[in-house]
Amino acid sequence: MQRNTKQREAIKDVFCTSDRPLTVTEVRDLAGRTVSGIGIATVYRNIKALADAGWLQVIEMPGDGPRYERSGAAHHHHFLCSRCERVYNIEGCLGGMETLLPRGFKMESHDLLLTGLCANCGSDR
Amino acid sequence: MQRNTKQREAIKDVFCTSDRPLTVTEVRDLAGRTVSGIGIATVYRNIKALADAGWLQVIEMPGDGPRYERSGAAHHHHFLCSRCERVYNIEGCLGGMETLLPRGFKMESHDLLLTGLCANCGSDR
DNA sequence: ATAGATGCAAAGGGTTTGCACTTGA
DNA sequence: TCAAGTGCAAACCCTTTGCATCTAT
Repeated sequence: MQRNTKQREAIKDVFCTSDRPLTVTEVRDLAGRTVSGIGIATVYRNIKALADAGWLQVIEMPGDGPRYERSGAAHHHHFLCSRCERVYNIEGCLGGMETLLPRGFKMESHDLLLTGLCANCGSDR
Repeated sequence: MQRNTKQREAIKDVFCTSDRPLTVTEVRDLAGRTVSGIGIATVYRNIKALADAGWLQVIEMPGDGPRYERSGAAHHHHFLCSRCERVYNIEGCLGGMETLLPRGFKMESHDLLLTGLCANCGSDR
């Protein structure tokens, strides 16, 4: 990651502009508006490089490909809309998860995913 | 699913015997002890059929393939051991998730995944 | 000038599907 | 008997990799 190419700039810009985690395909489509013909391999390579560099954070999704978002946000969880498949960030967190642990188990981290309808999809039903 | 083949029996037996959710590969290996040479396609097809029939429940894992377990258990969550990669069931649940929802969002379900070291992996460190 | 970055196409890895053979009822 | 079920191999989909070309420095 030593050079500033227009492809990399476009990809970073996509993340800076987005308010929610994005899939590889979403990144490709959005970056493609700026740099038409951007290769999918380039998107994968840059996302990987940005994640390795700590610029991006990976959000592994159950039963779906990972999403990526800019690092640095406070601890938060995610909401998956069952209709539009978009993932939204959710502020805040619940405590007391450790009380659920069986004896002898040690918790390192936790992930909470809420599923349902987002404001957009819920309103036009 | 009209016939009882030895392959299907072996696969169902694996789930009845296990106390934790299993991956496709785990099922294949375990069922293979009874029916050696069982085809991976057969395992996939039976798991899919059993899940469609409601006999199995699918547990989508973030960043990893799905696990499967017998249906009928009470609402529970899962614990992924970061060392042995096994998934364990966790009793109980926390309430109050709805309070985290942004305005206009409707929650249909929630998933909680705890990660850490299981009793086995934590003790021999 | 020259090594990093890109785009294409081929290679991987895991899952699904087509098809001929096997087998349960 | 004979269609459901199986095993194999090919097809698929998504992601990664090899390589020639392009380009930021």
